[in-house]
Amino acid sequence: MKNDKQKTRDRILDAAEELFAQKGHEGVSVRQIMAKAEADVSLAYYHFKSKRDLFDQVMLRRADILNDIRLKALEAVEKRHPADAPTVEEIIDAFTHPLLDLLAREHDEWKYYFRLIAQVNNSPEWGGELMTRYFDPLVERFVQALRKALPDCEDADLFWSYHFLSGALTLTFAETGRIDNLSGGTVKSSDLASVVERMPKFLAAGFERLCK
Amino acid sequence: MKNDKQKTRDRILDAAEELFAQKGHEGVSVRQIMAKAEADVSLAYYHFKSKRDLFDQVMLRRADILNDIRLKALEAVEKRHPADAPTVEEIIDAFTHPLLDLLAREHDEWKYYFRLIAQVNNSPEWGGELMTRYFDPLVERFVQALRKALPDCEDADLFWSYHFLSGALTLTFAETGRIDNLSGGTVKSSDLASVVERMPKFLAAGFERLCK
DNA sequence: GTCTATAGCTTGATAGAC
DNA sequence: GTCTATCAAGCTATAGAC
Repeated sequence: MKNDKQKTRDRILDAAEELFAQKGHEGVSVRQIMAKAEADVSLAYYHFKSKRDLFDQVMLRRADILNDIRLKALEAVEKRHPADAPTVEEIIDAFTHPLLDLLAREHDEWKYYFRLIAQVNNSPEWGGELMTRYFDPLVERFVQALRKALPDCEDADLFWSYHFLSGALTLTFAETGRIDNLSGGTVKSSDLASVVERMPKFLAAGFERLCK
Repeated sequence: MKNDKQKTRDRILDAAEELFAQKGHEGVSVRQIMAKAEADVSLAYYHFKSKRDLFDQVMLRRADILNDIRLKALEAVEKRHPADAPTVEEIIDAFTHPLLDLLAREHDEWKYYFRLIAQVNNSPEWGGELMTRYFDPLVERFVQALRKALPDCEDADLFWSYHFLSGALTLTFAETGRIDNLSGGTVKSSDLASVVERMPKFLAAGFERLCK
């Protein structure tokens, strides 16, 4: 039935997401994915054109949802400022906080996706193309808002600032555990609530210093 | 002769470094590496125990050099401040500027290494363990210096701030080209001189805002 | 939609001559 | 130190029965 088809397809996507996030696109075989999905190998090629197509669908599946939530968060902030512009910190919070909310509400569904994004963003092979395709239309909207909040900021400063934000954000949601080791346990990379509270403050200060 | 042995070994390491940086550990075969190194496949296993051992040696080869240069840069800054503590911006500059200097002096030798580090740092599989092993002894030294510059800063704020720094820095040196697309060409990810001038200012502002 | 079976190729790694 | 030859395993992908 149609329902079963959808279920199998989703199970494949779930399994692929988790394994791709852990080992990268080339680090995982279709066989491993289908073993985790508890389905036959050939079904991968019934539901998807190729391994690469499966990878793209994993990336795509949650991108639209995420873009939508972030856009709504930005619009909500702008609505609270009908006369003036929102602050830099408020805008960055609208960009980062939705990720935490998704994790809080549907942890296992989003955890691996964010790890995957971190790897893609930092890969010379995928980073430029895929991140641009899936996320940059929304990012341009946020850059516009930031430009309004920092009217005297030069474009080069603005874009480099966003670039720093992007690096900090994706590493944070990669949850590699490195900071746990470095801090001797005082900080936990899984404690995303405590970092999402700090990130907008940290990054807003950077934007403001660079843009004046 | 001994000289030739060294040369072959280095050629293998060079080829491996470039390919690992582009496609990741699992994205490259030993055969591809040896083809680029213009040597026989079996020589990989004469010089290295396994593919994984080759990967580790690639990571290790430049880590010591880099740690040494960064330490010297930090000591030079501290020497300029015999009475007081260096500023946060000066300390961060000592951490980031050496990477740019290495690229300026020996571009092709370091370019791929930095891309590799970016991927390793953001990988759940390697990030926690490898970065800790190769770099954290030096990073602890820098965190000490930062703590002295920000005596009222709580440890959690200090470590999260370093974490943001780490994400921004590694993404920058990954040179994925994403920011080129996003900015419509006004910013180039290969123009590292312009970013190294901005990064310490941006990040220092973040540390200072978070730590008071 | 799901299965079996398999083609055709590449992989990491080694044995052994020179 | 460098070569040829090869193994056993795993890989992506497809054909065809049901």
